Amino acid sequence: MRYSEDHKEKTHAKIVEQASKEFREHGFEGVGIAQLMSKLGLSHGGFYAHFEDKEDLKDQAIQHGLDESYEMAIEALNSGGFRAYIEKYTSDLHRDHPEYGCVLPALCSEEGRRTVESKAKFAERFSENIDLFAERLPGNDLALNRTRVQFIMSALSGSIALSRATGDTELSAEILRSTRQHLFAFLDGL
Amino acid sequence: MRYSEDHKEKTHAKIVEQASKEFREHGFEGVGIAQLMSKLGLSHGGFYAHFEDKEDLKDQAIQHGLDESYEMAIEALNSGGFRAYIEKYTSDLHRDHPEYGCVLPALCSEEGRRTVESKAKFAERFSENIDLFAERLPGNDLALNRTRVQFIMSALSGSIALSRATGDTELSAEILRSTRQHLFAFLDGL
DNA sequence: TGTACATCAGTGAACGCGCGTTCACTGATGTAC
DNA sequence: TGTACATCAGTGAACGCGCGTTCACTGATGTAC
Repeated sequence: MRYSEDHKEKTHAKIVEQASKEFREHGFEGVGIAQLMSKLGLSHGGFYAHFEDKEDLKDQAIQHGLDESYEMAIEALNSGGFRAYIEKYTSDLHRDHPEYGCVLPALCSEEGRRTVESKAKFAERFSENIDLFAERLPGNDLALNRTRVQFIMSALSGSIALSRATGDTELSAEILRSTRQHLFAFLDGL
Repeated sequence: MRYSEDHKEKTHAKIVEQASKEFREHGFEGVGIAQLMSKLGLSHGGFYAHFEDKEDLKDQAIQHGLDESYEMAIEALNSGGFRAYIEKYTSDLHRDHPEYGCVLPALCSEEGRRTVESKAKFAERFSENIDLFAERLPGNDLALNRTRVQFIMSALSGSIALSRATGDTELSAEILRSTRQHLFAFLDGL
């Protein structure tokens, strides 16, 4: 063989990783396949040896993004609990760098317009993240904690999406501050 | 003149209205100008007598959407206060009909990728809505109420965006229920 | 009153462009005999 | 050991398509003289 045994696998992973970042930054429609491949030093023709079509890549990029989001979340939770996670999530750094941030605020509007199958895959993986977060909230009522995590994630992802949409204005910073502050109060009340 | 005096004005308004609905349903990239104009019984060439370019239409469609969202919000607030507003916002009907719903969850991801100028226009109009909502929350501390409204809007828009992204799953309904429930508790605590 | 002209919202053919996708090909390597 | 062939990740020209945008034109009407 011309390449090492796991060469194709590694290329595949690199495409998914790069796509995941670029989709978050520019949206699904804002990333072209030729452009994406050339950024990895590859030609666009090879793309179809790795993926069925662009939709397939979107699915895999979203899954990868949810994996990443989960790992980053666990890191913050381990270091300082939900307070640290919320702090990090509502930071200016997160707002200004969608490519390294959570997939939810970056792509949720667009994900809602995809096929039933794609949305089901998204829901399945997202639901796992919710369960794992729920275990880390105080109390033993997992079902209740699931609702709490869903509420927190709605507020967090909404705040980042709105703060990005309002650009470099005072309002943008205000939205993040407000959401952080009231989520802290919510946590304190648990 | 061939047409009535306000004919052009009315046509302009009709285009903005239709675009506003279709952008919410299909996203900015999902709506073509020729397609949009033909839906109004017009040909695509005439578009540029009304708008500088597609970006101009997006700006106007967003502004129109924020006007509409405000009116619908006030209606709910007048009928049953914030509880009624939250109830309506987190309904299945809202999730399933982006075209008649709030612009925030439908377009916020995409708005974040537009020009600085467009985002500033969005922020200005959105900020007005926030002020007007803040006046209707209990208490006299308007600055505090602004933060509360921003928190509520983050959670509401986030919950709809996530519920749409998770499609027709149990999770989708759960997210709406959870957000509604915890926002009710938040209101009760004010 | 009648005619020539100006106005202007809307028409539709045409443009260049970038996109997703296809496919015959390349060329380095492993393998069969 | 040497040669012919199979493998297969990646190449790049070519495709059809839909898009945003331009522009010379239409045709019904108001207006000037």
